[in-house]
Amino acid sequence: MPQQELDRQVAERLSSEGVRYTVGRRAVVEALRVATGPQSAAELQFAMGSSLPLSSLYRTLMVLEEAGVSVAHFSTKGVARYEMAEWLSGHHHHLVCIVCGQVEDIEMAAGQEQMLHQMVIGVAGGLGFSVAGHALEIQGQCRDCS
Amino acid sequence: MPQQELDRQVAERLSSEGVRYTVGRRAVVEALRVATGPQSAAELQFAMGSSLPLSSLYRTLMVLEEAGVSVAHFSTKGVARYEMAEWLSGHHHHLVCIVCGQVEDIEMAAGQEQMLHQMVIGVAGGLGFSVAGHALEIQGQCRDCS
DNA sequence: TTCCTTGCAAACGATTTGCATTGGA
DNA sequence: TCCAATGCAAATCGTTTGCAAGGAA
Repeated sequence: MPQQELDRQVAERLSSEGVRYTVGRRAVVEALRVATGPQSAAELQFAMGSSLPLSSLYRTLMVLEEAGVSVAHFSTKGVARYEMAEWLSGHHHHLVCIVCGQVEDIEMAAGQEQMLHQMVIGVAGGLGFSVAGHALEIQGQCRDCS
Repeated sequence: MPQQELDRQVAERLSSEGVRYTVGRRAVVEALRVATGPQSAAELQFAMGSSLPLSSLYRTLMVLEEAGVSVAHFSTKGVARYEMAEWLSGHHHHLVCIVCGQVEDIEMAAGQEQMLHQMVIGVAGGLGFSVAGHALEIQGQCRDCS
């Protein structure tokens, strides 16, 4: 999604939550937008020039998450990683490097995604488990670490 | 895998690592064996009667992981969850309850697993990413939380 | 003025580590 | 005897929170 459009959507969401879309929050949203995969708080802070204090950053991430703008992932040891919610970034999965820990977004062809979804429904349905979503994590070594 | 056989395998692995298979470590392995999904350190400690100090438990889990006997997962916010490695427990995936955080093991039919594997190889191969494994996490509400 | 937002410092909670003690081969 | 294993307490690290100051409506 282009910056302008995304910004508008986020502004609307935050407004409907009764919170402001401040300069600091815009900076975090922009950092999330340009990222090629979920980012840790430290990585986001660095990407923004280390200006925003971590406490403010975490608070912003919490506000964004409550507004449904961002989501947190915990696949990597100990550190949370944040990214735009899928209604803003599109549905995708993750390549996780087992050497350096970097996480990269990856999209699957619609047909495959469809198949995967059927699989998920089929396997969970019989267990009284109501499916809300799925996440496929592919583990291996990234180009740099091979 | 039956307890006896698993115990033998673990004993062999630890022995080849030059570490002992002590009473405390056996207790942790047994707690992991009977679990129906990855357990947090606190859950394991409770399952074992709260006798083993957390520091020892964490050290044991580290030893087991280094020996390839157990693995750690971080899908839930803040807490690590541990389970037997797949060569001991069999390949499986996880149902994660987005309400209570509980994680349950789930196995897929061989055919579906095969399909999934092909999907993974296909999607990651073109990116210079060498695949070591995959993990499908199904998010939703468990029977108790629906 | 009235809240929302921010920054700093302190608090928290899960996990790790230092160190002295215990225990198995 | 000797070194791995253990328990306790203290340290670490990512994340959260209390509180007073700053800012927009």
